[in-house]
Amino acid sequence: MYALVDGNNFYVSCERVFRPSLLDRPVIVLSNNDGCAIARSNEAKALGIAMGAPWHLIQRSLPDAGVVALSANFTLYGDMSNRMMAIAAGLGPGQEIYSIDESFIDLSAMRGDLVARSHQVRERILQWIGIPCGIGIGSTKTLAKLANHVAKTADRKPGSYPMELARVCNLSALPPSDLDAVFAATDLGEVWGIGRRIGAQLKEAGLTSVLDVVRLDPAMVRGRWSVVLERTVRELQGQSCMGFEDVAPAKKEIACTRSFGQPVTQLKDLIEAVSQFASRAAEKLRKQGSQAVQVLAFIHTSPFRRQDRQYSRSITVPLRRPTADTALIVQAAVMGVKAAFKPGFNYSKAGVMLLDLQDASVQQAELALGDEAADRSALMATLDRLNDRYGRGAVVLASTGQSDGRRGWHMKQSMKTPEYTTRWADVPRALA
DNA sequence: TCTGGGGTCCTAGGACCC
DNA sequence: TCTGGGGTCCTAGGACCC
Repeated sequence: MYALVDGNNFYVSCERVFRPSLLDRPVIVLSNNDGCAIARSNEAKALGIAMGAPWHLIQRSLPDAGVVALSANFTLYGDMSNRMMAIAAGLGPGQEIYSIDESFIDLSAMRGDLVARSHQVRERILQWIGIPCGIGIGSTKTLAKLANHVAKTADRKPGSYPMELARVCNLSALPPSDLDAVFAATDLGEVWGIGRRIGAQLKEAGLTSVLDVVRLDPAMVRGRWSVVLERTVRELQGQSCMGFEDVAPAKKEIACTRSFGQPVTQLKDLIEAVSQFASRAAEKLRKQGSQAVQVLAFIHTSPFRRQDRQYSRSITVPLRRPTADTALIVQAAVMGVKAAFKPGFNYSKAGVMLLDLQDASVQQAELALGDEAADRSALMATLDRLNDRYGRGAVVLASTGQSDGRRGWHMKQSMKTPEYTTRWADVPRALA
């Protein structure tokens, strides 16, 4: 048995904790560069603002709706997430943190009234952290996800489901006929693992609701679609096919990519950007105790600028030996971007990916490795400690440039809120 | 003017081997 | 007329997730 604890409209809810004036208003949080909506309050959803809708189009189509847009403040969301996860973990013996706002809880050893207990945890998260959550319970992860959808939708849209399923919904406690009614009332596109493409194919085959999908024969699904969809069908039928990942497995690749605030034409700016992305990626790499074998650097123009000639290129640079050394990784990334660069284009985005990651403790040593390597890993550890303590960017490689935040390639974030919980200067003050 | 970032898994097809 | 069988590894691309 699993529970899925999921923060409602998470980024918006984080902002509202520190700005109560945003309650009851249409609020959206924008992607980097203030590009498109990546979180929406219920009021914003009610206005018809779609996930991923470009901000400039929203402004044009809803000039008088009073929509409040905020630049993404991932530092704040990350910290709020940690706090929420710590409380959610109290629901059961095991927790799998699935995303910034969702965690699965293993309930298999739990006795007693799971729904009452879930309501308590939900209330605690709301009171202590200020984030409203929905909790779904089911015998498989896919059913727990579906239950979570029901819990949130019943709360948001009265009449969509029985009210007693609002906020906390335990699908495994429903009698079969009620469960079928819930399945029948839910569009198959809501199922975890059924996306736009497969959803359209299923509908073309005459299916519409979750109930239609639950009644499919898994073997037929495997033949006609894929083993992936077969697993989803089995999970909906109550057969667990997905493991519970108590400890997060190490990442197999690590990326740092950004769109630019404005078009970039000069190689030296691209080198500066890619150096910074490579440094950041190397930091993440060391944090999970891995080393990279290859570094990929890419640059491309904006497909949205139809008037521009388009160009896109990525170069993969092998490293001499697996490493997590910022200097070597930056060097490889710069080599890649130099090889990829062609003058005369308006570049809109660049990025660095670290590939073929392996555990740093498994080393293919070489003769005459020397003291230098040991010194460098100590240097990297010191670099990480300094940046951890004094803030990202406190100590950087010279090739990342004298970033004053006003360079052409930096992103736009014109509506960013303070880092309320992680910077002393930003801590809100309560007036007596 | 203005359209995000970071991942995972699966499959098909090509190259290559004996 | 008739052109094997079985396997691995790699890569690109598609689909999904938040």
